[in-house]
Amino acid sequence: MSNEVAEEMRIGDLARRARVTPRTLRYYESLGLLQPAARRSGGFRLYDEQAVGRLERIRQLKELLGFSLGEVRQILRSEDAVQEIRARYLGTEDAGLRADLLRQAMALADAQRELVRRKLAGLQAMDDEIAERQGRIRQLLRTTGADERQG
Amino acid sequence: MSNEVAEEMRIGDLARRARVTPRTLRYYESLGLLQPAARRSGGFRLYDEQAVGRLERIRQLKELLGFSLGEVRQILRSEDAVQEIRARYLGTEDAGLRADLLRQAMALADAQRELVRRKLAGLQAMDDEIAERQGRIRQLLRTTGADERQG
DNA sequence: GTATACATTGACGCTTGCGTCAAGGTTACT
DNA sequence: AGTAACCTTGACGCAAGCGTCAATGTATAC
Repeated sequence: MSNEVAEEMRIGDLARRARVTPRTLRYYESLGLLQPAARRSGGFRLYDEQAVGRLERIRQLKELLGFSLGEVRQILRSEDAVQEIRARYLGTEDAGLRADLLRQAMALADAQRELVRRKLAGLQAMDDEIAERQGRIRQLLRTTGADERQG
Repeated sequence: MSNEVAEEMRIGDLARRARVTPRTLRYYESLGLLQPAARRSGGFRLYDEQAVGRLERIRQLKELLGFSLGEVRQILRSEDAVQEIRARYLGTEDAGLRADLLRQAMALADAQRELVRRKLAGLQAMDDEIAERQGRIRQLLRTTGADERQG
């Protein structure tokens, strides 16, 4: 009940917050996807609020973009590197270095956006196909004179 | 070399066309996802051109929408039912029946579109997040005076 | 001190989605 | 007839992604 520090969570707390199981969290740790912020003297894992966001990121990469957990790990490592870039950026006054660090971050964002865009395009094509199909169905419904009057 | 019938394919031919393996095709058959059009006297599976489209459909549902093969089977069965609806539609002059059949087809298309829409929304949110991140990076690049002059 | 609910580690189990292998048959070409 | 490339079925193997269990430790409340 220390008010000035972020409340730390045990594994069950985080699991409930993120809607996964403790087993999943231990598994992700073993894969290098998500490390606890600390361990208590009894060996309990302690997580901070950042873990919740990281799990959401993992979920996105896994479920929305279809990456395996191995691939997710690589992507997160790149993103971690960008975070480190950000810290180093703030820690230097070298404009050239700063620009380099920013370009790296931009390149990573570009690559990810490309993947998202490709997936969006495939889904959009599916949506268009279904919409066309529905247009044809509507037309046929009109010829039966059934339209919206029923149901 | 029969010009008037669609060329039938053996399993290796279809596998190459659809970029899967013969093993995958036998597996899909065992799951009820894709049946051969016929079998030759020697037991060879024969597929027709429709199989190519069906495999593309399976790929979409699996890779773009993230369904398991069991789920894909259920969805394809619904779509097959709609095909049957279409055949029955053409085979009746009962306007009321026709309207019913069309409404069933519309309902299925609605459900699928809903799924696609949900996935699109998630990916769009990811894309927006990344675009925002890139906007911030660009702003920082401007303060270093590095912009586009390099690279 | 006790009870309860949580935690720890290690390991086996299960499902999914195939890859690969063995043993043999079929087809088409030479 | 021989050969090569394809095919068949059945079955084991593998990786991924956890679920579940056993045996035990930890923390908190009573």
